[in-house]
Amino acid sequence: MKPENQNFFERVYEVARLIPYGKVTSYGAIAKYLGAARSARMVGWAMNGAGKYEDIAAHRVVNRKGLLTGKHHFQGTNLMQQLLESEGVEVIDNQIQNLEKYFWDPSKELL
DNA sequence: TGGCTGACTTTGG
DNA sequence: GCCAAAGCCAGCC
Repeated sequence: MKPENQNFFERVYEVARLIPYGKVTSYGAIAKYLGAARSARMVGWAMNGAGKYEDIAAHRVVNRKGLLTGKHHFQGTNLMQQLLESEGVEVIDNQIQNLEKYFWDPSKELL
């Protein structure tokens, strides 16, 4: 179910909450799921305000390369990486290893 | 109201 | 296969 009534940001947060434990996804995937594939950057922008919400796992969202581009926005320097590693995701040098293995596409999983 | 910015993506060289 | 540039949309100044 897609909460169309909510704003773009709200939708992004909703999807971010739906990301399973130990899984990651890309901004583009979320944007695509929201019907705004061209607004991938906006997804990241939306996540900028997601840090206020504990329910939202912004650290599970990375770019399509699997690179933790948003880690710089986290409190700690390597907080994002540690969080992912805590969930069983192998992260080396700010980049997720075996991205295909951990990748989670909302447009396919949630369908 | 208009213009700049950005945690991206895609395409071209 | 890797580097550089353009595009796109929504929020903010």
